[in-house]
Amino acid sequence: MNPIFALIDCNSFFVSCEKVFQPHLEGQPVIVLSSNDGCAIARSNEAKALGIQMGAPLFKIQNILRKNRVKVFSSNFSLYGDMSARVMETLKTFSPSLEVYSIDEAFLDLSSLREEELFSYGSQIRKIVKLWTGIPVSIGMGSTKTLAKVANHIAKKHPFGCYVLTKLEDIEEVLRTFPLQEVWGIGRQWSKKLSYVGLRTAWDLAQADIDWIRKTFNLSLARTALELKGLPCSNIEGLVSSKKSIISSRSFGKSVKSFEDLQEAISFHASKVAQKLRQQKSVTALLNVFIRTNPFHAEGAYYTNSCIVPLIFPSQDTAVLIKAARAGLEKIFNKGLDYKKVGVMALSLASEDQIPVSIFQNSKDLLKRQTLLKTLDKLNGQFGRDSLFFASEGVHKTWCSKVSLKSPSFTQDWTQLPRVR
DNA sequence: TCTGGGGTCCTAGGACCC
DNA sequence: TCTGGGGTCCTAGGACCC
Repeated sequence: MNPIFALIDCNSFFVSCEKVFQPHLEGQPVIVLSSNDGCAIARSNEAKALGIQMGAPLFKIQNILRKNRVKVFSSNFSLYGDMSARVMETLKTFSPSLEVYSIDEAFLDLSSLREEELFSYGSQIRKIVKLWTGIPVSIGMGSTKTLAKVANHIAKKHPFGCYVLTKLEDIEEVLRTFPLQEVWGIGRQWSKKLSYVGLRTAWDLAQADIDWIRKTFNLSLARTALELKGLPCSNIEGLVSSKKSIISSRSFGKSVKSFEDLQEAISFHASKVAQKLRQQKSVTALLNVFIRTNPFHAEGAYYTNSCIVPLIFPSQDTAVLIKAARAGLEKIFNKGLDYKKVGVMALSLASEDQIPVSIFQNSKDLLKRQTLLKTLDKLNGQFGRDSLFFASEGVHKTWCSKVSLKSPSFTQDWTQLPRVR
């Protein structure tokens, strides 16, 4: 039985999510902005056709937006997360083996199908996903994940939205004109290096000697080359592995000078990190607190600094993390600068039940804290996040990011359900 | 004026151990 | 006085992904 991987990728995912609840957007140029309304991170086909690039800063494309009446949205990540879950649930019905690769992509194992069945099965998946969730997807299939990714590129431009890349002659034809930079795992820097030694297309890499690649470059690239040859080096990873590090960070809407505001923001991020730790049942032993000024500003030197704060006992307690993060901030804060971004990172994670209780900790107190935090999470789950928070996170949060054009919480708030007239 | 956030993996080099 | 090889662990930094 030959392995067959399918890569299902949602088309212009964030934009498609907005369209599901606002059907009048169909056929119009639409973009979704990154947080802080910084740049375009999702574009409808109509917006792409206007020349709006992925990651284009908002202020550079204002003219195009105005002239063409492009509909612009701030990102609404809780909506996208919800829609993503619906798509993944639907995909599960098509194969017992599903790997959720990102918010808008998943691999399916379709090895049990006969080659001649693949295309119609793919078309069926597209149809059902669209019917059940409203989200359009493209599907690429190949004997390795990397080839499935290549096939997906083609599917995106294909009228049927599904492309099967399994025949040897098709693979050669496609790879011969497929730029290396588009290959999964090879970015700008690598493709530049590879072009120095004469490798420019995916076919070039697939033909190269594996040992030479391994010795001259590295193992990852050798794996990619093998996958392009049709030899799988990676399988479907069904289990959701827990994160090895957790970050919360955000740019400020306006730059921030005051230590007190930074303290609030750092506390806010520490609290978010603690919440995520509890969600995946982990504890952290090490925090990294970082702050920086605006790297794009010409005047004033760019300042960025970070500080590692070890915790005495591994923890997932909001109060413990806030205290540690604030201590870190004190060490790296430089008075008089305009800060643009801060964040907190949790490293050295471990499972919460792997941690022995230290003899220096009072187990009664620990239990009390756990109950308190559980209650906090429960209430926030019930009444919406940030219904209940630590005072040190700040009440007014004047340093908050800009979010001016967010769509309603269609799927999370009864009062914001879409109305049908 | 205005440029995202959250991850993973790999490698090199240093410290330390036997 | 001189001399070795192999291993682990940690960290920083680079590159990549969506």
